[in-house]
Amino acid sequence: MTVITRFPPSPTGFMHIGNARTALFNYLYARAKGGKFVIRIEDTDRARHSEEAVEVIFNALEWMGLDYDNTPQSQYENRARHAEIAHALLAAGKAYKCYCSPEELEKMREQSKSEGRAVAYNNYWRDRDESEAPKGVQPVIRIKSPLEGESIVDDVVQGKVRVDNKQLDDFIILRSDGVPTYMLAVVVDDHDMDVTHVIRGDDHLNNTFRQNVIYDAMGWKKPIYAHCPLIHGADGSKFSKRHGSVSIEDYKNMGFLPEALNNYLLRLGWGHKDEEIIPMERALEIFDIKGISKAASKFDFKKLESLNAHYLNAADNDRLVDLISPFLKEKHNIIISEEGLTRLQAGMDGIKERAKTLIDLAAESRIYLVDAPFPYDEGAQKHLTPAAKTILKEILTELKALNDFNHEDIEHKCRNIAQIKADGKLGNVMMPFRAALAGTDKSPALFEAAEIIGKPEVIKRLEHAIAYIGTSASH
RNA sequence: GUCCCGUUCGUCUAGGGGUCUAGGACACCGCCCUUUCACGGCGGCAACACGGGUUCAAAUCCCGUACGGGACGCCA
Repeated sequence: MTVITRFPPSPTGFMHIGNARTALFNYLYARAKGGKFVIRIEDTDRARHSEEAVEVIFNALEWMGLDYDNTPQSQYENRARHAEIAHALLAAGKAYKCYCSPEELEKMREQSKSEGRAVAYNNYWRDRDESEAPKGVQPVIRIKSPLEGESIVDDVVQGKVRVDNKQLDDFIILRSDGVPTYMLAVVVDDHDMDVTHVIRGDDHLNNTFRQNVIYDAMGWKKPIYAHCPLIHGADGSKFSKRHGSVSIEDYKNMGFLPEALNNYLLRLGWGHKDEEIIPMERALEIFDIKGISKAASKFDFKKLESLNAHYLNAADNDRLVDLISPFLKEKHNIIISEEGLTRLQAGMDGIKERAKTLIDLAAESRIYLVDAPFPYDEGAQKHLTPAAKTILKEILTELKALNDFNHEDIEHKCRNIAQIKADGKLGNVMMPFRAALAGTDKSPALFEAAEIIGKPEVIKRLEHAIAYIGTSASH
């Protein structure tokens, strides 16, 4: 049997992190088993549908690197097929027309709730003759659910889950305007697409019992179900917008790498022994539904960050240059020049191991991209004191004298200055030097950085820092 | 309210009757390294929700309680 999994997002305008994880699990399972991974857009709700919202989904999938096998289907396009099944069920006496108005249904809901009953609809039209139908009312079609006994869903993650059939109502499969409901559409589409495994959030577990009513009525083979626990926010409830960033786009914009997010999502609610760093290639080898845990998990930003730091460090330098360009432009108004690019490539190893996100990386890379004069931030200003001015002048003189501008000689000079002019404390030399070169008090290893920046520009930056202290010393 | 599901360090998890004085990772706290921050190295803190069973033996199996979550739409 060829495994076929599917990802059926509804176009909400963003890719929720929980949906992304579901997509990941489906993708991995299909690929790990040599099967197929297919996409279906659940767009039967026309009021909410928009092309842009669909785009967002595909962009997210592409960014995550989840490729799929079929031409993505539109559920809405299949509505004629869904309606056909609804009418077949009607003709077979397994479904019936219901003429109740929304107001009547609302009343029933209130009443059943007050009586402590599970099911809202009271099966009013289940055995009623159509001759009693009110004039001018377009009916919905409801399916007949079993009245007695119990139903069982044998779930790969949840185990055997049973429910009393009294909990199941005669739910609507075709709306009064002839548009199929989600419940009908998923079943028909999953069947038509030969889906073998349904891996989804456990907020669908209860729906499964209803969907199975349709499978049974049609005599269709049911797929294997795997209901994964949801991702929660820090407060323990379903991860939603009020918890902060929930969409894939948000994480991309915060400077996370797709491989880091994938690894994090994979480990959230799934585990394999002690393994933490699990790139996709590895995931393909070891992923199995059996590793999915039954309990919901909370999203931990710090852990994501640490994973991101790992993948950032492992990433190719040219790729990183490309990835930080948009951040440099947006946040620092920097366009990488040819000279800057050369320096950045030389210095990338030194900064990527320090960064947690692409935003960090972009900020750190500025030391290689800016030309003096540039402003000094608060941290830099603390070190650009009158006392530091003497030191900087000394550095300037010594470095100017260097013919071969390499980091060993630069270090040698700085250590000398520390001995003679700064009570032997290298920090007293380095911090002003750092402020002068970086414009801030944080930077990669300075001797190497200075070598990469090159003598002319280092001299220029030192001169500007000295001039800056001259003008700001009075206040 | 009704039904369903869950509960191992702060967080993600390993564990599937004895090898558990419960392992790893992130976070946190020390120390070392050191030119800031970070990285790295070493060490530390810290959990089987509770109560009953079953068993020679339970984190692991069963029941109950508590707490948490989810579902109850002509949304998906």
